[in-house]
Amino acid sequence: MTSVEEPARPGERIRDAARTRAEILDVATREFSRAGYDGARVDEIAARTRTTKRMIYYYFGGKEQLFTAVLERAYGVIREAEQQLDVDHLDPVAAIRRLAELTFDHHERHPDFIRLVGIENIHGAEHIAASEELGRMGSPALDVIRRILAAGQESGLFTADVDAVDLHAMISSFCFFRVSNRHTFGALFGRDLVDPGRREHYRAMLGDMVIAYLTAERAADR
Amino acid sequence: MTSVEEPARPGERIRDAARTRAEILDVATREFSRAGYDGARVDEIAARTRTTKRMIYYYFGGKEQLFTAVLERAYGVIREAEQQLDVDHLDPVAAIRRLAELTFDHHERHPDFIRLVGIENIHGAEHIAASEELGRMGSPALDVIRRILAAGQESGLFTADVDAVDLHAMISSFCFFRVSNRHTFGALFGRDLVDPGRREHYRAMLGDMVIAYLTAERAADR
DNA sequence: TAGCTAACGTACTGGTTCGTACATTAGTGA
DNA sequence: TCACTAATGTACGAACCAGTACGTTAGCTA
Repeated sequence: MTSVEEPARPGERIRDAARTRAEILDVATREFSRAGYDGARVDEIAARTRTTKRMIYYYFGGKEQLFTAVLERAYGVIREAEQQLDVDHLDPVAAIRRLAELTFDHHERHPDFIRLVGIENIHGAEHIAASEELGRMGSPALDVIRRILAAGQESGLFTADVDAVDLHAMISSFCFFRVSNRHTFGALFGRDLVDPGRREHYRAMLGDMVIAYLTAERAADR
Repeated sequence: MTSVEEPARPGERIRDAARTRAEILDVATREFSRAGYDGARVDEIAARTRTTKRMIYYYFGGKEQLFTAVLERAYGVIREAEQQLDVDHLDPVAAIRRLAELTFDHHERHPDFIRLVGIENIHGAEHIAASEELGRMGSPALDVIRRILAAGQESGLFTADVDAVDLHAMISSFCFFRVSNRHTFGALFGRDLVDPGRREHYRAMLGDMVIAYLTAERAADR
């Protein structure tokens, strides 16, 4: 709780639909990611906003739709980051490493997003299913991976028999787990996966792993 | 809901503390993993049991402690599976693959466990921290990994500079993500990571990935 | 077989929480 | 400047839900 909280200066009570809506989304993101869907309290979200609970229902309709809106925005952010990705000038190995690092960095910077996705999975992705926006929004990362993979496989550099979706799963799993399972992993094995001092180590480890997998000589080791 | 539910035959109303306790744990595991901690209903757990809500409080004390007991049992199961692991007669490469496959299989067979761990992470692992049992119970898998890693590194087979905890994180992340993020991943990318038809593919992919990482020639590719 | 206790059941309560009915005001277009 | 609508605030209700007070019975032991 920030000690300096605006004591509702009457002069500043200006109507601004966009700002109110955005502020609700900000606070809701924090509250949902803090406590989970059922643990989150609509009253608590309202209290941390400069507006009232009435507005949440006015703009979003209900708790369920609010959560969906929060998810939509969170996914929008990562999609935007992925669209910035420009690796076509790099060789396949460097390009894949760059892509993995971008994924790594985004997960690191957005623990709230990770938690929201975890929560959504507990609820069977029903909000994603209910959202038109999330349904039709593709994944720029996937397109990038597809191009890199094609180049790498054509040149013979990449020997692994994977497609873009599976490679994306491989990269995401490491980045996601490191953040999502930080607490149980730390409690059970005594190692903080998100310790800043180990950040570079894990970032390099991810790249090494993916590249080793893609470029390994496939022997009869099965 | 199973249609054939025992209509409380009065003759069978026998007292059996152990059975009652175990039944509560079974049902609670399902309910918590279905709905999350706050989404789970104590009344619902009681209703699906042959006993009443009163007994939950009699045996466990409260919802919080019940969840902790559920977690303790779930972690106990995986620890037991890991203890069965006997790979000392295998060469390091085969041993690592076997270990990865066992981890893979356990995650596949226990989606409830995965969900519980996800839920516990949303709550900052506070129940693990509150549990003596979970605190002092180590990880047999870690010991195994340590031995294999030492052997592989000594023989020069393994070139990667990892320790057992990090390698365990790498293996777990893939196995965990595949189950935990099944729903969002499926909804967004149209691929079911737990499709039985792709099971062998992913199992092999995990082993290939880990072994490629461990045995790669470390060039100046950074 | 009497009595004692662990095991079990019923019915209720107090607080919480999502959602809404009703009232009000800022800003905009005619 | 007047009226109309989008935006906002207040107060409340109804359902839900964790937890408990109180009462009962099975089965063991002396």
